[in-house]
Amino acid sequence: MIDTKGKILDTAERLFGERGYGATSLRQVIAEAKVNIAAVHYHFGSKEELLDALVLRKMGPVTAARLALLDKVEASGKGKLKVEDVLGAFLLPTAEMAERNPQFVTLVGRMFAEGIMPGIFEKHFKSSLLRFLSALGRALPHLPQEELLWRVHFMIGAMAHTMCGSPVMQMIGTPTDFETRMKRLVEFLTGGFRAPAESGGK
Amino acid sequence: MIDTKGKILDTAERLFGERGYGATSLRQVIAEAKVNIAAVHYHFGSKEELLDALVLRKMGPVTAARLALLDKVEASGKGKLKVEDVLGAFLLPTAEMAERNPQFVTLVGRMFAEGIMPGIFEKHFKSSLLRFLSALGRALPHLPQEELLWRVHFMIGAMAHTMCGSPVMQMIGTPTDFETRMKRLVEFLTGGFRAPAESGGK
DNA sequence: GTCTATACTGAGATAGAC
DNA sequence: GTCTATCTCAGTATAGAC
Repeated sequence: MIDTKGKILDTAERLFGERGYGATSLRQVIAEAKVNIAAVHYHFGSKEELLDALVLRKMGPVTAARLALLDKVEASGKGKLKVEDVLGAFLLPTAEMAERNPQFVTLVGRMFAEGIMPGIFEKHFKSSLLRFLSALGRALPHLPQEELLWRVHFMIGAMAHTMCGSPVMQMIGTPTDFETRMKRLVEFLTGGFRAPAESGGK
Repeated sequence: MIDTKGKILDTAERLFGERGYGATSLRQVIAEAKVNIAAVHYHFGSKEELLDALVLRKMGPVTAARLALLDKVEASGKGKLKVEDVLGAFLLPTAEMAERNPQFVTLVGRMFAEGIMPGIFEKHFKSSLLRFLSALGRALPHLPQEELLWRVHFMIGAMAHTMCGSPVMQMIGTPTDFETRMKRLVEFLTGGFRAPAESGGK
């Protein structure tokens, strides 16, 4: 068969998103993709590297959209960056992905939450995150760097948990659409980033 | 051997905490505990139920401390609940556990993040969370219920991510002690909960 | 270069002897 | 209560066919 590699990627993306990475076996993937088990290791090397290839393919556009939005925000403000605009540039592009590919959003959220692979973070998320860190620092010049870092850390946690499902979400009756969810998150985080910092006074 | 069950519990708690639940095999546990593999299934039924027994044993005191603190906050304020006090009652008791048993904190954080088991959430976390939800509602009477639920959801994500390690934490140079970390989180979340709610207007 | 068949190790689970 | 033996199913590795 010609496009073995593509079939593995498509099927794995769907199944990892639906059931989670850990809960999906390569044998389930190859059964649905109708390829041989050894093809996975020939094309990708391992289950983890298959995940890496998946993330590479889908995160690229999201990262690009994030950075483009950030550029726009930085250009229009004339040196006066607003926290909510920076946060929006970071969080809202995931909503577009969520419409076309909801399982992938779940997968990404779960990856951050599970802390699955430091390597994947390093390769596909770190550099863009650093740009947002810098922008947030300019939007909140009074905030000590260490405090800022911790708040970004809190943000990642809230974002990841919101992207994937969770038992707490079951308690929320109305199934809010993803974009509204992200807007609520931006409001919440804006309040958090603007909060006075006392504990870390040093 | 007499205390097979206790030896399994102790060893599993240590290994699950150090390496994570998924990454620890029952065979590693029984090797260190020096018991037979079948004993695990005799006493607990499955790996998941072993985790459940573990959480039951250690979360009990934390939940009790949380609720006691909440009682105190509710009693002292005379009907004027402050958000930061309610959040503190929820988050600070984990710091005490973290001192004596840091791996267990990591494990709990990871459980929330991974969404490992809805059943465990239901049994060991839900009822106390509902009490805090009610207290937060009274501290923020103007906030629509749905908005409150989402904000609690964001809080859980930030908390879980902060309890377990994460690649983002590596970027933060200073290894902040757990209590300071939780105090920072309370400040951040207080700002978030107090933020004006616009998107969910309906 | 691609893919298949097959085998290896280690996981969780279970039946049944003691 | 405990242990042996065994089952099924993971992820992985390799030899060799096209």
